[in-house]
Amino acid sequence: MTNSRDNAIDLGLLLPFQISQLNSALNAQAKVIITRYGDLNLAQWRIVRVIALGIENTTTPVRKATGIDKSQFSKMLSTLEKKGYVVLHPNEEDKRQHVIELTEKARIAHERLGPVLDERQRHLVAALTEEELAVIYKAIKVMADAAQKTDFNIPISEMEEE
Amino acid sequence: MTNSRDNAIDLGLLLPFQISQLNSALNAQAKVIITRYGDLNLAQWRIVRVIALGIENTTTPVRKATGIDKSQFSKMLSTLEKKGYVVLHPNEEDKRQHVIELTEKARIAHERLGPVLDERQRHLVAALTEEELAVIYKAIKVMADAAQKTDFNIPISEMEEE
DNA sequence: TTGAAAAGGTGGAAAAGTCAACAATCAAGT
DNA sequence: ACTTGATTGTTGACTTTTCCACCTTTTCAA
Repeated sequence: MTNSRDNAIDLGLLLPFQISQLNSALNAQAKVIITRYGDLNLAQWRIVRVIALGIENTTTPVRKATGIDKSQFSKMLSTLEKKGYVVLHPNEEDKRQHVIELTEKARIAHERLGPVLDERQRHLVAALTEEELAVIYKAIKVMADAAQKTDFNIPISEMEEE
Repeated sequence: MTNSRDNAIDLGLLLPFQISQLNSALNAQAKVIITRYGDLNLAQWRIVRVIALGIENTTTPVRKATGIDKSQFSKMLSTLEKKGYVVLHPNEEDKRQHVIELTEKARIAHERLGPVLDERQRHLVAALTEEELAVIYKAIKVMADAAQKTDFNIPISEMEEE
């Protein structure tokens, strides 16, 4: 079938590379599913979902929760507004921010797409045990921390061979 | 309305999202390191690396091994050629493809940057055990395969129950 | 051998993401 | 109240990435 689509993953190359490959595959998958069910892109869907699940409903917390750059977040939010998925209200507690309210349209979209993506999530981890999943979550956290460091000074002795 | 999805959020079960975040962090890290050592970007470096390691040396296999989109690969390769990192030779076996040869410049770049990225790799996984790493490699493979499926049609019965 | 289908590569357009400047707002100390 | 510095969001220019339509070459089968 279509498994072993890359020799790259089988070759046991570097971990960041494999994660990048995996991320690409997951992105492509999500994109196909999401666009099949409506006119939202991935970033817009994440915004809708965070609000629909009641996690956050003001701009900055939503932005932080979705992990989207503030510039792009501003653009995505305004297109969401233009498309009629959200209504923006002034936030009395902090007049720089907005309170985001989902419209009926957004709620319907979420009701349709949410279960599909839940099913996808189950499918993704179906072959993994609870213990393995725990390891993965830990590893993600560990590596995300480790990704902050950028100064890897190689000892001179190692660099001499030129 | 409240179902297991809520716990899923609390448990941090949004795996594709976390992988995406992790990938962003790793990409940013790699970008800083690579640009500090030269004028290659991440995709170009990967091409150089696959060839330098002797894994492949013709266009399509290199492209598959690096996992780069064929359009972007074409562009990256031509800029690599312009910058003097590679020389392209016609491939007699398949005249659509090229044989890629690294120049001395590319070899020197690889000698310099390779050890630094190896050090980075060690740093990334320093907090993980061998067993955990094995789990991660397995999980990446499993999920990359699972990411190929895009038809998650929710049975009508399931939609009514929940 | 020839014609259709598949694969490789190219270039342009569109989307996504990045960056810097700016204005409004807030927080906090004076 | 007033100043200072930090946060937030918006905008426009810019770069990078992704997508798609097209052309050439190869492959395969009749």
